[in-house]
Amino acid sequence: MFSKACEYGIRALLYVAVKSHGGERVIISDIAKEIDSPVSFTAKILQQLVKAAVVTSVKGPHGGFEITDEKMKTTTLAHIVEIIDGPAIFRSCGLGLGVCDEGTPCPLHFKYHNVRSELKKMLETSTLEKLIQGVERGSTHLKL
Amino acid sequence: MFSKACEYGIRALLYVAVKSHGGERVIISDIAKEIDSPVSFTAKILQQLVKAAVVTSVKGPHGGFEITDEKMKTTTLAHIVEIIDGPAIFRSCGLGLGVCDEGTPCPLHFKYHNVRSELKKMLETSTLEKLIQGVERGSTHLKL
DNA sequence: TCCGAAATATGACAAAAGTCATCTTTTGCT
DNA sequence: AGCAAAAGATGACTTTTGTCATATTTCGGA
Repeated sequence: MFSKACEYGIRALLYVAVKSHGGERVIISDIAKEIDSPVSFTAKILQQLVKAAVVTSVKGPHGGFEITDEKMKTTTLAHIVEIIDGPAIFRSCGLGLGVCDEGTPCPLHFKYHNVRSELKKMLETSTLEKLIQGVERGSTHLKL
Repeated sequence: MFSKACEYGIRALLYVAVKSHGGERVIISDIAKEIDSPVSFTAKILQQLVKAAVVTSVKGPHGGFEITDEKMKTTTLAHIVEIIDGPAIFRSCGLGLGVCDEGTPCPLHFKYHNVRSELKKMLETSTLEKLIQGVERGSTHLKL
């Protein structure tokens, strides 16, 4: 469904959000440990998200990654997925056809539409703020 | 969503089904041309489906691929996807966690569940027989 | 001012997915 | 029996994705 990069990216962001919510910055080695991901790869993904202004980074001693409460509220999974995996997942044909729309549909088009809108709904209604609530309560987890 | 192999596989099968419905066998070069896919790759995928007994092949002159009406009725996209891409899509965690179920869910688990069940519904209710109806009528297409 | 902690940048490497080409086997037809 | 048409099998190659390692930049603090 999503690429590994995207999975790690979402989990990393959620972890950063949890910590930022508690007033702490986190360093990359810590993130990778807590979400069980390869350090360098995770760093690369975070860089993308910094460029896209979803999360902020601070260099030097006591630096690390952090995210504002405002960003947690406004950033949805739809944003993150689009940044990392691109917009194809929201638009592309289920059978891989270049041309596939209401007018010239593939055999799966109309049924696939339902799946996609369910997916869109999930991604657009999931903000970081909402998703970390379970993690903070301990009812959801980010590794294993 | 699906791998290229799976997309080609489904389109190839649909084309074979259309032809078989009209009483004709099709050869691989014809299939590849009509669904706009690479010949050898398509052949490899069809081989998998032959082994899985979804479609039958006949060697030698006037040979080719064919599928029985019975198989068209009973074969769903769920079968095909499972054969080619494996069962992971029906079961794996949206955030890539090894452990993720009702008891120990990831932050996305319950929302993801809806997406997956919509996907399952689509795949399980789509038989080859139903899908080729549009193609035969000319209202849906398999290439471009 | 210098040291060390941190992100950033870059490139090499590995694994998986997708593609291409060639050879082998089977079989109908003459 | 031999030819040709077809699938089947195999391996090499390419591209994409994921991973690792190493240098570079930035900056706080002693």
